[in-house]
Amino acid sequence: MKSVRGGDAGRRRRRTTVAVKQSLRELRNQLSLLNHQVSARLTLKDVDLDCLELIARHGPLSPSTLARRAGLHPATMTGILDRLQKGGWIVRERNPDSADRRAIAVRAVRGRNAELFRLYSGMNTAMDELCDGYSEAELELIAEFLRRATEAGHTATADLAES
Amino acid sequence: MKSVRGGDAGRRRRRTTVAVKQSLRELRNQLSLLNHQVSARLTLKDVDLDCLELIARHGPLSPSTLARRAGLHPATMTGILDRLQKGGWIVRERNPDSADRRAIAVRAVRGRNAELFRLYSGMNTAMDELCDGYSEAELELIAEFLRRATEAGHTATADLAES
DNA sequence: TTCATATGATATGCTCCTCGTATTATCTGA
DNA sequence: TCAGATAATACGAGGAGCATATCATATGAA
Repeated sequence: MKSVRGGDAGRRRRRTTVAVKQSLRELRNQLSLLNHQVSARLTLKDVDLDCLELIARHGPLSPSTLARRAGLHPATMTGILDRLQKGGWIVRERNPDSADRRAIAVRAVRGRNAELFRLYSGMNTAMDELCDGYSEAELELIAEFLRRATEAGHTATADLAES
Repeated sequence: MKSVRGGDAGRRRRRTTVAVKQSLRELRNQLSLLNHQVSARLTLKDVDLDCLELIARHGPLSPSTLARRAGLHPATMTGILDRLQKGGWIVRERNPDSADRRAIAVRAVRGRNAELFRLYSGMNTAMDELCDGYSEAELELIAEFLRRATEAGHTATADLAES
């Protein structure tokens, strides 16, 4: 709460905050465009890659959990997983000693990552170069900001979904 | 180039860089999920909202230019613009004194913004509170980082699209 | 236990979207 | 002047998303 009502410093601060939010929206849009190109190369849909990332990041998940997280219909998730499985990006596993024998675990296939990595290599090296221009402390500040913004996005999405 | 090969500082720095990139991917994904919820509320497709943002940000554009920017087929753009126009989010205008009389200018409708703003209000206030925790200098550092990352994404996308 | 109900995953069918191609109008250059 | 390129859109084929149905399994109450 450092802004001062009506003061010059407060006005400038608000402008900067707006700039941050706008840059964030534009960045999201641009990264989605990048995702779109990568998806097209793999003959996948954009949403397929989104789900693959969720699976890779948050471990083995059930289709229904995944559908809830992605805000999609369970039947839609079946189609998405079919495409990902056909492409060899994921496997569906029945866990015999699971508490619920109806449940299925979806797991990302290691070894296909190199292929993905190659498509993202342009962005990856550009980001490495960009990060090179910042100090360690600055990078940690940025990473923390990104994490908190993600958390804010998560909350906002959940609020919107359930209301 | 501040990293030192093999040194402890270099290792830590690489870890932080990786953390930044990973946070960025996760943030993109989460913000796309938010976009998905907002789109659903407006009975629009995710890509419609993406295009609307491009139109609003980069002024009046022709459908073909927009299609190229979004990496979509021109015929697909016609469908997107039909939906956006039917919803009253954009207008198609023929400019009589334009150099090219085939060209059409697509313009975002002012006045619908409040509606959009309301759907994003949760995220918006959360971002305001998040930004409140940073100094003016820190915010400017973050904004600049986001802009450069966007630029990097733009280049990487273009490279991928034309190769 | 026994049964009603809920839930997980998927199959089916309908609607709508995307994209290749064709069409029409217009521009550009030889 | 006219052949070819380009802008926007129409049209049709193939496919995606979702509501619903289906089947197996789980859960809770009597």
